[in-house]
Amino acid sequence: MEQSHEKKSKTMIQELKEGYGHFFEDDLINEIAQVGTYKEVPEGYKLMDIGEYIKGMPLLISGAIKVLREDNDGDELLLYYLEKGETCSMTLTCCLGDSKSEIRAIAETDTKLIMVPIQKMEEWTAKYKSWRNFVFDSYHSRLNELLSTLDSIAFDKLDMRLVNYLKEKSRINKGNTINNTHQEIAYELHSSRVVISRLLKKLEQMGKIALHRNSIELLDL
Amino acid sequence: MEQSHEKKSKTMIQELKEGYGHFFEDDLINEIAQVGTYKEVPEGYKLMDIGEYIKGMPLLISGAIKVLREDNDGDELLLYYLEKGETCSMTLTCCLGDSKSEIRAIAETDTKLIMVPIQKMEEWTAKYKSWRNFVFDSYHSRLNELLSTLDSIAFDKLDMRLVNYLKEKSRINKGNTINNTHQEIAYELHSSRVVISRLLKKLEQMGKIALHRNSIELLDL
DNA sequence: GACCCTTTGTAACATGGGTTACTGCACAGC
DNA sequence: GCTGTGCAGTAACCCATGTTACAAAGGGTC
Repeated sequence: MEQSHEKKSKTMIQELKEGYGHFFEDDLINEIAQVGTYKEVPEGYKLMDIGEYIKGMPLLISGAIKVLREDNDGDELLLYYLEKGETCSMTLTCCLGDSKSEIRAIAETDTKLIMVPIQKMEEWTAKYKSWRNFVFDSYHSRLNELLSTLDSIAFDKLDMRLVNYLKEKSRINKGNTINNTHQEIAYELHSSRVVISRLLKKLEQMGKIALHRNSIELLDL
Repeated sequence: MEQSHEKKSKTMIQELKEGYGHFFEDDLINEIAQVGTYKEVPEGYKLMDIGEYIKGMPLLISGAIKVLREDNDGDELLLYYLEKGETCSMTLTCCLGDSKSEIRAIAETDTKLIMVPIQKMEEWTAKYKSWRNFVFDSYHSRLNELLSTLDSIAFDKLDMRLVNYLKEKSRINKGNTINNTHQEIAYELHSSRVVISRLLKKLEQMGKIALHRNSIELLDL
C-alpha cells in the first residue's frame, strides 16, 4: 500500500513535470502531487454536467476534453476543447463563486488528468506567482476561445463553421479521419442531421473530403 | 497646484470608497488613489478599440460602457455592458499576455472611471486578497455574460434577442425610453435596419412599445 | 438468406431573416 | 414657406437553413 502510494506519487510528479514543468516550480509540483488525484477516463466519459457542483479542478496530462453548452430545450453547442497543459476556467470561476457548473465536459479521447481540490486554489494563488500566471493564462485562453466560438456563430455561415469544426476535430484527434455520424456533428454545431449531410456531400463533391459510414476522411481542407 | 491635487485625491478616495469599499481594504484604496487617474468621458467616447494596446485598467465609478466585437468585414456585435463597480476582464487578460485588445469599448452614457496602470496588477494580486477576489469575480461575471450572449445568438430568434436588448438597454440607461435609431440597434445586434424596423413594428402592434423618431418607448415588455 | 437497426441520401417544402428599392415623413437650415 | 437629409415604413424578392418524409445502403444477428 505504502509502496503503491509511493509509486503513484512518483508517476504523478513525472507527469506533472512533463506537462507543467515550464509553468510551475518544483515546490508547487510537489504540493500538487501530494493533494491531487490521478485519473484516467475513457473517451465519452462525462466529467462534469450542467448544474453540478464542482468538486475539483482538472489539470490535463494527455488527451482532450470537449466543453459544451446546452439550452433549456436540450440543444447543444460545442464551445471549445481543453488539451494537455490546460485547465477549465469555468471550474476556476465556480470555485470562488461556489456556484454550479454552466457547462458540460466530456472526454473527447481517452484522457489522463489530475484533480486538485478547490480549497488549494486560493492558497496557491497567494503563494505561487507561477500558479497565478497559470490561472490568468488559462482565463485568457478560455475567454479568447469563447470569443472566437462566438465570432463563428455570429459571423460565419454554417458551411464554414463545419469546415472549421472538421479541421479542429482532426487536430485534436491527431489524424485525418473523423469517427462521427452526421447526427453527432449536427448536435455539436447545433444544427440538424439533414443539413449537415447536405453540406458534407457538397464538400465531398468539391473533393475536400471522402465520406464513409461512421467516418469522414479529410483530403484537402 | 498642490491644492488641486490634494482635492482630486480626496475625491477619488471618496469615489473609490463608495464604489469599491465593500471589496477593498483602505490600504488598497489608498494605493489605487495614488497611482490611478480619474477620468470623465462623455457618451459615445471610444475608450478602447480593436488592435490597440492596453495602457491601463478601468475601474468604473458611474455610468456604463458597452463592449463590442467586430469581424473582418466591420460587422459589429454587442457583447455586454460594464457598470459601476466593474472592470473589463479583457483588459486583465491583455495585461499579462501583453497582447492587443480583441474588443471595442464605448461609453454608453456619460461615465466616470479610474484608470490604473497595468504594472500594478501583478503587484496587487500578490499583495491583496481582496484584489485577487475582485479580479476573479470580474472574470467570473464576464465569462458568464459572454456565455449568455452566446446562448442568445445560438439559441434565440432575433425577435427575442431584440426584446432582451431593449430591456437591457433601458435598465442600463435607467429609463423606459431608448434613444437610438433602428440602424444603430441593427449594428449592435448584427442585423439590418429593415429587419429591425419590421420587428419593432410588430412589437408596437402588440402594444409592447411605442415608436417615435429617434426613440423607442417601452410600455409593457 | 431473411430480418432489423442505424446511418446516409435526397426531394419537397416552410420560414426567418437579409437585400433592394421606393415612399413618406420630420426636422434643420435657408 | 421651400428644400435637403436622415429616419422609418413597406413591399417584393432571394437564400440559407430547418423540417418532414421516405428510400437506399451497410452491417450485425439469427
